Amino acid sequence: MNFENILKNSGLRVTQPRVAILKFFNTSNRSFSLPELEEKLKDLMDRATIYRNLLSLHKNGILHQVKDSNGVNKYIQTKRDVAGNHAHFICLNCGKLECLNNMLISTPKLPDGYSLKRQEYLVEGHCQHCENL
Amino acid sequence: MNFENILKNSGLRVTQPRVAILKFFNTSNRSFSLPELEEKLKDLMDRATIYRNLLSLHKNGILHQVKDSNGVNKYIQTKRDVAGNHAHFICLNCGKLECLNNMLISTPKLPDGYSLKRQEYLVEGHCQHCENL
DNA sequence: TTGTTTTTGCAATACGATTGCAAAAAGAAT
DNA sequence: ATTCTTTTTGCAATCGTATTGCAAAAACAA
Repeated sequence: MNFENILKNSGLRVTQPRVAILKFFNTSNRSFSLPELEEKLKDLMDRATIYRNLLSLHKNGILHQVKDSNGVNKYIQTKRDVAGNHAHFICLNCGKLECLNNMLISTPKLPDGYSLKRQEYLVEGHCQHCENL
Repeated sequence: MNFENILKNSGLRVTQPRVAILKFFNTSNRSFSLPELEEKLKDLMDRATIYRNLLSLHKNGILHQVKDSNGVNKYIQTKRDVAGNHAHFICLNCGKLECLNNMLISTPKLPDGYSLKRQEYLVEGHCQHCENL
């Protein structure tokens, strides 16, 4: 599936910026924050364009969004083989983001009368590569 | 234990702002962000004073700090009966923050060679009171 | 090719977090 | 009580990420 079809399938128009963003994520296997993407893509498009496209790509399930421990949003390509609630690992050094598929999160047991809206289990540390530097 | 002794036991000087902050948290059982505290305490002290005291009170274990899903830090009195890694619940409506003692977090199993630095399990929803509004 | 809708670029702004620095306050020493 | 030293405070400025209004440009449908 090419980038154009990915966008069309989500009902998004095929624009240069969008294709460039998809292409960028496709050639990288780590996560990026908006400021990082600004730096990488500043010659191709405006910050607001990146920002709004990250939103729409995320809303359409094309990008995965996770907040790191500084509260900064990190984006990465959604892997198709990941489903359900799972924990996320972010490397504090290189920004690598991994879905910890072996850590499926069970529905938390809340006190009586409480309702659950969302949950996020974030794990931070160093990935193998950065641990051995 | 009075506020003065709490501070002295941590090696912190007893200042008007600190006592006022402790008193404020003591009369409330929910969490507050820095902006919320600014609003509540603006007649008593400066924003920077609140900010720096939240840091030191947190560093000394007197306040508990948790980021909500917007990446905003929330502070609440540390409960003495809570230990170890546990999940946190934040009410999206009233800001109530609870430590979910029944959800102890086991050490995550990371891929080989990975190191663990910190983890945070955040659960958001509505508490009983707000669910019934 | 024209008309309609969405998207982009630019600039401005929101908002929480954070800091430098001089004055004030706290605590120790006398 | 007074002086000295260290910590804390208040004020104002700044940082960093996120977010928005609006007119021009691009995408798509007719």
